[in-house]
Amino acid sequence: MRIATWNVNSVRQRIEHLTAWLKEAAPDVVCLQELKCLDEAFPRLEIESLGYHIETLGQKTFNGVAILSKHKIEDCRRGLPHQPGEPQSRYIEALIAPKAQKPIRIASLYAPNGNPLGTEKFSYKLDFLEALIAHAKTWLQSEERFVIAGDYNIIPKPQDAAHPDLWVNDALYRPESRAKWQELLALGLTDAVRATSDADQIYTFWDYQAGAWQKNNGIRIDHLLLSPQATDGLKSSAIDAHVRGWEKPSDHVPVRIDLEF
DNA sequence: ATGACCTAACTTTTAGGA
Repeated sequence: MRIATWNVNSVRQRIEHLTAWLKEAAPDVVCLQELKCLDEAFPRLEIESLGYHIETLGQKTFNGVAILSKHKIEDCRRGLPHQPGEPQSRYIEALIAPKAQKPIRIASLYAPNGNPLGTEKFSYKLDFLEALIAHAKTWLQSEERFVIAGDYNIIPKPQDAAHPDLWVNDALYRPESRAKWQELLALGLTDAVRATSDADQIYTFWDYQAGAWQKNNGIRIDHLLLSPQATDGLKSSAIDAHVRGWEKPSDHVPVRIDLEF
């Protein structure tokens, strides 16, 4: 089973990229972030015609997450339990039920950016991640296969940035943010990309500004975290970085894994 | 050269992103 995550930075702006990439990568399940549109404006037909079921949690202008699946979607839930603050569309989860396989729980996550430091935005980021940790704990008790995939807005290690020194005062790289990431790993979750590669220069985001893509000035902030039962089936991971070179791209690229049980 | 992006919106400027 191929599972992917992609922050598309407006699904309506990116629909042609999305359909082209779906045909090319042929994922079974896709977690999307930053839809930037309401549910009724989501381009369902273009995606359904490629054989996908769709569940969305949209929002006008900002945020918005979705799950696409070639397999039947059961028991979809919107919002993170105990998510802090005003409702923001940053989390959707679904039980995916492939034929002749155990079901797998998959969540699409868009964690807050958290900048600037010293504001309620940074504390909101940390509170949101705390709610995610609590939710992961309850999921772990089920001892089921699950994947939490999305834009975590966390650079886990210096190795995950081309110029880590430039990020020291940024919410994506602050020790408080990275400590939340470490807490998730300490629960027993596996960073699928790092579990399959210790290579440098594995990035998922390149800023639009200052020729970041051309200079390969990237960061790795889009992640798939796997439960122990899902990790048992982890075969490989890939980052479709070439998509960043397409005309009018998202600033993030798709990240995907293959599971085999 | 001290710049250089992109998106959505009650658009001619702003907020948010990272």
